[in-house]
Amino acid sequence: MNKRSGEVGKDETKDRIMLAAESLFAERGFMSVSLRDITTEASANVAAVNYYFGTKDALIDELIIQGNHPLMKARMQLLDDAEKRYQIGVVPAEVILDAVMRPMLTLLEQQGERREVYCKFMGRCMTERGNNLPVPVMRAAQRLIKRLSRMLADALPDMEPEVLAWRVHFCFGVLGHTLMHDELLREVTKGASGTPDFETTLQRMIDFCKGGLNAGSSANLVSSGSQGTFLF
Amino acid sequence: MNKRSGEVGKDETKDRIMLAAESLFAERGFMSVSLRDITTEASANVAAVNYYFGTKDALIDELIIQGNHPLMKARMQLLDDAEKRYQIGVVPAEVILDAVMRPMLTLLEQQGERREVYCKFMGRCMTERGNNLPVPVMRAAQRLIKRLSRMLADALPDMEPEVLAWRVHFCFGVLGHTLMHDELLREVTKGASGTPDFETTLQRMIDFCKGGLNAGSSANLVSSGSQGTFLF
DNA sequence: GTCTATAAAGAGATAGAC
DNA sequence: GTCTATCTCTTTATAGAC
Repeated sequence: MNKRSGEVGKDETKDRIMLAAESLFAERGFMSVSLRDITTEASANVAAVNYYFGTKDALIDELIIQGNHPLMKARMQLLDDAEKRYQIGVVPAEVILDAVMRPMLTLLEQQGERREVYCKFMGRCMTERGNNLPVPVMRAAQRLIKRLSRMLADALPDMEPEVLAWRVHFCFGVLGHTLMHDELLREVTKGASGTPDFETTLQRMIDFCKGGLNAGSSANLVSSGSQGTFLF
Repeated sequence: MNKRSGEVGKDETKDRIMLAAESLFAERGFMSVSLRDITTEASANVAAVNYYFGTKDALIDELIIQGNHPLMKARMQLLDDAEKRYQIGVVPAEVILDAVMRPMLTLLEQQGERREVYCKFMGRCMTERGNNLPVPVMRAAQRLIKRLSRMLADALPDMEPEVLAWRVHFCFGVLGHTLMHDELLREVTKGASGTPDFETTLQRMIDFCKGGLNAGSSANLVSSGSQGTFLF
């Protein structure tokens, strides 16, 4: 209770439960893991989850907050830094995108052997819990998006704000999908996707999103019924 | 059993179950919906699911196959068409991307009032079942990816096949995330994302992915430790 | 094909001894 | 803080009457 957050790993029951729960949720999803699965994996008693967290949902929320808070904080910090560096001019879109994406890598590097767990868990947060995030995470997301929108509107003044909002959304889609489905890619390409490390993958995501963010728009150039003939 | 697939909507128990199940799965996810939820919604008896499908998983698989088969078929058809049209030269990357994305819209338009259900259900398939797809869907995905890879390698001969594989993966990430999380976007942007129709959103996805697919690569230009100073 | 009734297993949660 | 034991509810699945 009065420990600094992030100070995990002491062999205390609560920490063991959180580590076990994070791994199992990452691997199998929130709904397919029972409290018994968790306490068994954590070598704890069934009643322990209830003692420490109250309910299963409260445990999930605590894990999501614990996983997301440092990420949001690091993103905001990088945006602060960027604004300081570009006090004279405008922060370029690429720098803004970098501030969103790169903290994922930085945090990953702090995870040691738990990198894959962290990736998948954060992916689950985005894909399976996107509509049911804990209030503080939701609020943090809103603050981030609001700030991103303002900064990107300055960087890309010719782009409609609505289009911008969707493109940012697409970037998060790339991130979430990538965090979750590396095995799917490996299976579906039968190995042609290689086994790149996280840094390489992150850089590829950034490249892709950068291209997407800056892409030309063909809005209103296409109407329905044109499929198969319209060639961009 | 001896009905043509796609011939739904006759007020038969089996069809009512499939429609109800698709809606509920789309809305709440596969693991959070019980057979009782489904049969209640479908005004059918609890035992009916077992009678018609055997198990809950068999029902899920049948729905996933039913949802994915026409999509895969339409994509392959558009790739066929494109190859015919470009017999002399090479099919441009944009046309290939279009063949992957646009069938989603075409099929959507056939869904009438069930558009949103179809969107979310297909999104769930990609995000929640990506690692556990029915064998025929997995095979179809492999065939599609293999073909895409060959065609895109011709269209973008300077791009490494591995990078290409990941960029295609990113495109599917954009699609899946968008299908699932329109409300999340609305909530997180507090309305700034507007309420575009599906066509507009699809066109925005295509624009974005087109930019991403063609983006310049900064592979090997960045090494770790450079975050915050490297500016693209 | 549709129903009731029920089996068998598993879920989350809690009371109360230690 | 940790344990056993148990409550209560829900789940999937099936047997057997109609």
